[in-house]
Amino acid sequence: MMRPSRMPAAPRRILVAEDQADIRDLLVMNLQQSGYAVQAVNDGAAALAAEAAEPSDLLVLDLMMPGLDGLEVCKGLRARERDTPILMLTAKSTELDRVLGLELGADDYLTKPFSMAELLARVKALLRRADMREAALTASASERPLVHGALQIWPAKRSVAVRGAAVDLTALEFELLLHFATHPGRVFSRGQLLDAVWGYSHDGYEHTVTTHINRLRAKLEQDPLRPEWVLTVRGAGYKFRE
Amino acid sequence: MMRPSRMPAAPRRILVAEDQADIRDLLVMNLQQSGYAVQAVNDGAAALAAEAAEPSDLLVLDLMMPGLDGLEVCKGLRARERDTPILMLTAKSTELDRVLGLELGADDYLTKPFSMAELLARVKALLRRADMREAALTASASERPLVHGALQIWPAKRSVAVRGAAVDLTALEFELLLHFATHPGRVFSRGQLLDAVWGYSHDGYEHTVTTHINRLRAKLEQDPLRPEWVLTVRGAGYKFRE
DNA sequence: ACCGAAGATCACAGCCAGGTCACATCGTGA
DNA sequence: TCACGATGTGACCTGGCTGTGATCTTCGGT
Repeated sequence: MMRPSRMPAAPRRILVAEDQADIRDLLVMNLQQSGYAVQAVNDGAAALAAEAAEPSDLLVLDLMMPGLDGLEVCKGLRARERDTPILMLTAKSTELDRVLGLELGADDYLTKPFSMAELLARVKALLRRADMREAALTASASERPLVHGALQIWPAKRSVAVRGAAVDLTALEFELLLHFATHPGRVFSRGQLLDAVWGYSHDGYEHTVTTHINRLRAKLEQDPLRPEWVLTVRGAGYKFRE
Repeated sequence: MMRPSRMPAAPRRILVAEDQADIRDLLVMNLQQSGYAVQAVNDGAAALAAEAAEPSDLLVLDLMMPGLDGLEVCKGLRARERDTPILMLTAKSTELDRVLGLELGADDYLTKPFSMAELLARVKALLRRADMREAALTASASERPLVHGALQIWPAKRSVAVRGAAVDLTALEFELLLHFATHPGRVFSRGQLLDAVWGYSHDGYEHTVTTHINRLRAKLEQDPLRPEWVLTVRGAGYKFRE
């Protein structure tokens, strides 16, 4: 159905966390001018607090900030199961590998100095992507299974089938599988999986993850030595087949 | 989880170019009723002018118009590097081959007479396709590979491809490559690489770096004697091609 | 062309990440 | 209370990665 076009549009909320006042002001000004509702803070702790108080639609985070830096905020936010898009600002390309390598959940990045046009374009793209993903999730997709080859997963029913045969998974196994299946191809370390599936406050041995991966494999895979879906990435963690 | 978005952007803009007033009015009315922001002109020159002034999200063009016809508009638009989706209207099936044969960049066509339902469906499909294409182009950093010539690196997936073929790297090899690829052109001594990739506290022989560089080259380079990406800087260390 | 030094290559052994299994513990429902 | 399944932890095993030594090759200077 076509969307109602006359509804007054509530502006998208953007939170900016940047300790350098000049850059912060520039960001705020330009984003406001583009029609966004902008809130600005100057450190990571304030960013997390602001998000807790009222969530935004997108975050622009400086990587280098006093106290909690951008990556910490990223991590804290993802631990709260929030997948608000995050645009990370890095001062030098030398910091780039921290964003790309650690993969703590930033959706995009810009290295300073950057043009405002570039930033606005990235912001727009991230918001649009988030919209599309959400539309995909809400539009009756909850009843349709996630399908990966001969594996079917019904998130709403919390049921799983392999080659048409129902597989009985425990709560943890299902959460683990769902997390993988909704992020195919992406590598997760054991620590990230503990955060994502067990919960950020959980403190346990990473070896526990290994055990549950194996239990999951034992139920899913025809040949657990040559897994079809949950793949080992030696030295890094696990990933779901694309 | 992401909360429901409140507003899916501004209404999509559609430009209609059609010289027959009755058909034009019918198109405008129906499209507006479906929630689009519609602008109408009655010849090709006006269409190009309107697009130059403010680009639309989709064009509905009559093939046969006085002055510039639909194909000319198509051509003019594509010449300006614009890939706005175009729905072409043709009066007779005999004109159809002009659209199909000349391949001037119309994305879809309808032969008159057509039903409004059909037109609206096509419009919707075209806009959707354009969205998908744009979403694909503006993929987030975590899904976008680092590209250096025929070498692609997906940090989040920890996967690498050379000339389209996947290359299987070990954990260290990948970290090493990623470090290089995020700092192209910069020369690193073996000691610096030990610090950056192995970790500051690591104490080992610098010769170890040499070995791993070679293993990496053996997997990446077509001719390891004349490496394309990981280059030796004699007396200094290694660098990644810019 | 020769020589020394830097780098490339190769082989191999130790070690560690991951797989596997067993068992303890916890929570829940009969 | 007991039984049972789910989950966490420990111990052991295995294969492949990784580090190191030895040797060969290439490069640059004389």
